[in-house]
Amino acid sequence: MTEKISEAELVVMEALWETAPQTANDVSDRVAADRDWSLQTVKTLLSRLMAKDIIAADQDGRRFLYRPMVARDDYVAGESGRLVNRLFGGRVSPLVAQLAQQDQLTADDIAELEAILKGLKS
Amino acid sequence: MTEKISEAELVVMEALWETAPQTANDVSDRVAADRDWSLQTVKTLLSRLMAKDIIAADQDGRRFLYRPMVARDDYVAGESGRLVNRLFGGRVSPLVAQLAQQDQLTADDIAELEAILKGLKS
DNA sequence: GCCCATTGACTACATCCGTAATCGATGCGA
DNA sequence: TCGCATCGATTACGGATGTAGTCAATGGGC
Repeated sequence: MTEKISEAELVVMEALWETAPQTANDVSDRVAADRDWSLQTVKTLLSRLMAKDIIAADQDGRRFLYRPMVARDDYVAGESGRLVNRLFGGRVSPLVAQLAQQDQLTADDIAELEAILKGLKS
Repeated sequence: MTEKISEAELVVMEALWETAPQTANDVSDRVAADRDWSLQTVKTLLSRLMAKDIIAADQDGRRFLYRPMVARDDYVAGESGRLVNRLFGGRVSPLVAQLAQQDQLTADDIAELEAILKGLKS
């Protein structure tokens, strides 16, 4: 069971999931679009992610190339499942109902959901 | 914009959402099913929730009766929306696709989802 | 009227999190 | 070869969180 990824760490993970491997500087540059962090901050987050075995690093000369050890899909699956369990008693439909009520469902979403359901019934 | 509810605080909130108002003792008893907390711990959590204006208390003799100020639906809506935004770029269908892939969709869910979609298309 | 049980308030303290400065090693340019 | 820029590692520090002990007030039983 993978360790918890904090909010700030997740921003770093997104950068690494987008492209890997990357140096600390690469990550810092990429993250700069979202957050106004110093390079040091990004390095600390990378260290913590390493300590949690969520990413790994390969030496390249005197720097490191960082890469995720956890697939984004796996993480997303875990978080989604956790939410559904925590707040909806494990049932998915109340979640969708909830989102529908918030008008979070686009026309595209609706079409895709229908396709998903059709696929499941076969 | 409501303040953040921590994991432990959420357990207390669930108890209060289930029945309200309740005394600290009531909440503690109810929470005992899930967590092995001392009464003091529950009281601290109640205090913090009060400080965040997430619950309120009415005096009843020398004790307080606590009640939620935030509806469960509102909280759940916020969390669901946040998840969808953070992990799925605001799109709902990839979330459902994800859950479907994890076999988290029961037959009932599928039927209910179809009903929801049907309702939306009208 | 007095003591005790109960209650909320205050305090405590370790850990995690966000954010960063500083340190020590090291390779590159002059 | 020597200083500087660069890199990761270590340390820092305030705020949030999880968990709980202790204190002061107070109301009820005797």
